[in-house]
Amino acid sequence: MKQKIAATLDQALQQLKSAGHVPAEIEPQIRVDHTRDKAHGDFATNLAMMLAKPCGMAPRQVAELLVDALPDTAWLVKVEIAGPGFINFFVETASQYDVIRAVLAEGERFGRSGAGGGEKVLVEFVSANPTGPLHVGHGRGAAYGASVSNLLEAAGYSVHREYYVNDAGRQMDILATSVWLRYLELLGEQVDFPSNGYQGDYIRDTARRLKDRFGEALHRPLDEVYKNVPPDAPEGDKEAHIDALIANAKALLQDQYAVVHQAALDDILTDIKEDLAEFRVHFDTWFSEKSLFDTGLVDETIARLQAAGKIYEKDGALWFRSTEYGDEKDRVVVRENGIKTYFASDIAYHLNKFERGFERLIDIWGADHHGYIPRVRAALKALDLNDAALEVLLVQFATLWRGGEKVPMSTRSGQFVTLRELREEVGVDAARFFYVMRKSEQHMDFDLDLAKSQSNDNPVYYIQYAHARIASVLRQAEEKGMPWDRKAGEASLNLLVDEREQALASELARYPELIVRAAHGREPHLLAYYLRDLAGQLHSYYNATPFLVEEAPLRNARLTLVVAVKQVIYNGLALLGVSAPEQM
RNA sequence: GCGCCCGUAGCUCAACUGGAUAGAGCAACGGCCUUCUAAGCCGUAGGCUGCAGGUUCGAGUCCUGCCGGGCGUGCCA
Repeated sequence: MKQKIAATLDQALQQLKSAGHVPAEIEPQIRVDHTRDKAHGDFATNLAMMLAKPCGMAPRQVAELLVDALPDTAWLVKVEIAGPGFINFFVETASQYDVIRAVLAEGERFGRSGAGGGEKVLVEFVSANPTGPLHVGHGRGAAYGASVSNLLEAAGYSVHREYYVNDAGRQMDILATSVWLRYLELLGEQVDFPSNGYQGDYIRDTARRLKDRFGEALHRPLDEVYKNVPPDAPEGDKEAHIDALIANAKALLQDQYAVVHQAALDDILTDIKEDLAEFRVHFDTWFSEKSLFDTGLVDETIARLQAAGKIYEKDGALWFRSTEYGDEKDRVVVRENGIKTYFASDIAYHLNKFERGFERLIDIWGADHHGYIPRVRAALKALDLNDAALEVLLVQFATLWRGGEKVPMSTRSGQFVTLRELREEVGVDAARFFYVMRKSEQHMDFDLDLAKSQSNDNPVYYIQYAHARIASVLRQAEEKGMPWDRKAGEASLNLLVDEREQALASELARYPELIVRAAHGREPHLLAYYLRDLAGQLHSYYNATPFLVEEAPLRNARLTLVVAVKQVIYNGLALLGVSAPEQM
């Protein structure tokens, strides 16, 4: 409908141009909006106000010319000029109900479009280090990334969902060593666990599985494990302490170190995959950081930067000249000790993304990584890649509140609320919805007590209830021997003359364009709010109007309308990863 | 210090990307269940959109400067 109005406006505009009222070189973007107030009709445009200045006329005068030039159309009941120069359009009721037939015909596909033209988009999200279970901070990124991916797909993009697994580097060594020390403990050794090791109980679980698989095979004498290891904090340096332990572990275990390392990784990654699957978050690929080293891409990337003259040596380390591309300072890619930084493999990773043919890269990061963006962009520019294709979306961490107090969180100390815990307590539906209710860059207070309580404060229930209510009405109709007759309903939609019915229909008509807008803005919260509004209108209609009336045509018309509402609620919730129950 | 994000009803947040009288939900108050699920509906109250300028037909939205909060500013990941 918007497009139809825009098209007729364009016709009028062209006519004004040929009549010389409007300068021919002006190509205004014609925007047609839904009105907020029904007194302003169904749709409105500000075109006349935008043309006023270049035409040297008053806005209302331009509006009059435009309205006079509008071609006659049957579906426009009335066109008015209002306010400072808005043109308001009143659309014939019958054509407003076309959308209901469209919803029923398209079913689960209603709202999907080809707006994206099949553009290949890579969405990388969560990508939490596999050093422990996901916590509620990761949950927000997971829910957001999954919903944005779903929206993009619905809007006609070819979406690839990816999790970048940081399975290389020092953190993984700390993990492997932590697991091994717990394993030694299980064999009866009195281990003085390092303060910088991973403290969580899951480390003990992983150690137990290690013992089940390998028995005593990985046992080494404790005095050798701690040989030449400097003291731990607080007397000593906790970093030096754990690094020495890692070095000893590697030396003592030799080839078997890789086994421990792999076992620890597999164990935790398996848990993460399961966790996300249960959270209805799915990935097409789990991309290994280690593979970037194994295939030589990291070295190749550094070599390319070197060849481009963007690398220099200082203090024994290799630095990338990111300041040439607007970064605050140059960044190290290879440390003095020869170890490549996370940044080095990340450059290679992004290079790889381009090499795989993606046209648009969306990275979803925690907001604490925002300082990292300039250097990644700098690297892409230095490699002559199109850095405009990279889009980094930041998700603020959710601040948890419990009992009116902030919940402190630290992965290392093992003090955190896991995503699994949250899921089990509040349910997947509520958690998924809750997370995307707010704009991603907005700080979010996540009140655990409120989320855990099965109270109706949680809007997800409100929306699900609207869906279930309609399902219930349909069951009632069956029981009363007056089952919904779709054909009859579609034929008698003109009987729907109530304001609420028209409002519902126009709300449904907004859905497809809302999906496109939410996808383009990467704003799933728009969908969450839309669904709440739609559910609200349904509840209001439900309370004001009996559906199962004696007159079959009217009854079927109303049922047809609410079935369409039911379908759209279902479709929208599905994009957010929320179920739409038939009864509650 | 510098950089990024944010500041809207008592609280948590929206506002179709510059449009008409800034909207919801909680919390508060008053109504509605012999009738399709009351996890619901109807109504009342609640605002100098942090402050001050600027841009224009028009600003919560854009630009500048303050005030207040968060994050970042590693040869960590």
